[in-house]
Amino acid sequence: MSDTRTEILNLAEKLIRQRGYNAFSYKDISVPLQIKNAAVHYHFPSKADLGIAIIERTRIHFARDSKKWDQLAPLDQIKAFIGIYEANQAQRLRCFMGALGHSYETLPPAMQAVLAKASAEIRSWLEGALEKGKTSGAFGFKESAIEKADLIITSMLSSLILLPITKDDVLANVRNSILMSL
Amino acid sequence: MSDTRTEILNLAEKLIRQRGYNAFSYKDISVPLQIKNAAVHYHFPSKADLGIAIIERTRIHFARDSKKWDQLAPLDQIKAFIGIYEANQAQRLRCFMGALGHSYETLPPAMQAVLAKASAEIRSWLEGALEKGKTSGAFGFKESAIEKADLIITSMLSSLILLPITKDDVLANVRNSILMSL
DNA sequence: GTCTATACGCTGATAGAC
DNA sequence: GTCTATCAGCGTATAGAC
Repeated sequence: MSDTRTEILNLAEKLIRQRGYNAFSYKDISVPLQIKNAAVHYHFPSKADLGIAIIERTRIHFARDSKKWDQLAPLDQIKAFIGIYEANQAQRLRCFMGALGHSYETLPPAMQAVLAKASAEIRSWLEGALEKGKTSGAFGFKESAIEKADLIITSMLSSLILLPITKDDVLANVRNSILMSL
Repeated sequence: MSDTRTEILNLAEKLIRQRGYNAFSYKDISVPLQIKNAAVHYHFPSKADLGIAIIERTRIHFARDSKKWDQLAPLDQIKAFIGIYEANQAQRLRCFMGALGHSYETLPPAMQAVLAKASAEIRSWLEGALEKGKTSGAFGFKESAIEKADLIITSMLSSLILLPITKDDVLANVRNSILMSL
């Protein structure tokens, strides 16, 4: 894997998470990297190839991170998960699901497929973590683990979207609300 | 106000809420309406004018609806608010904040301004409704009203985004989780 | 691997006739 | 109000030289 390939991947991911898939172009990549349009196409023949590569890389990262978190105490697992969003907020970036999900219908089918897989993996990890905390007695929430997981994922995702609009720390509010409810 | 103008507004709103602001064009409007590109530009000289008109119309609708809801019992007010999202889900549409928020940075400044206003109005109405329910004893939640409001808005917004991806009724899960926590 | 050159449809937008 | 005609620029993508 060439250095250029990785640089393209890094920049494209940043652009997608700043502006969305439909609002960045090969030019936005080739100009800052000081290469030509055609060079980007050499590494990623179509825009969908680029999008898929980014999602796949994120899946690998999440699998690695969540595996590490499995050794933590239940509450720390959830805090680690929320930490992803806090890190994103610090960089003024959205999570990849918030960046791609909104335009799901306009995405190439191959991208839709990997995005759905990634979404299922994250959701199911979080559900499991909440379920374990509940049966161990660490958590006292009343609803089902999947209901709580959906509440956490959805509210975290939108917090990053609303930050630039409200200019308020929505994420901190949501985080507090969630941690109090576990 | 001509009929054509309203038809353009209606179709554009639907397109924005299905695909986002950057993924629809004047052609997507002129072809189905069987008029020419230039006719759309006559009613809305620039794309930003169209976007702003849609947001302003939504602000008016929300002001009217929320005013009506003020007469309801606290719990019914929140249920009415959640009802907006359930209606959207039934039509496979996103809420306008979920449709526009993700591309906030790429929006024309004039659109950013009205979107921020609309966001503040919704947030502040919901905060007020929660606050009143809390002081009247109808609600027993522990966090502040703005924290709860942010939790509700963010989780509702993303539920509509995640529906096509998970193919699961995320909104129902989130709704249940929220109602249990009030 | 990267370049030059190029294709070609779509984009938002305007001028001027009717 | 709506039309025809037209614009310059951008979008993704490809062919072929080096």
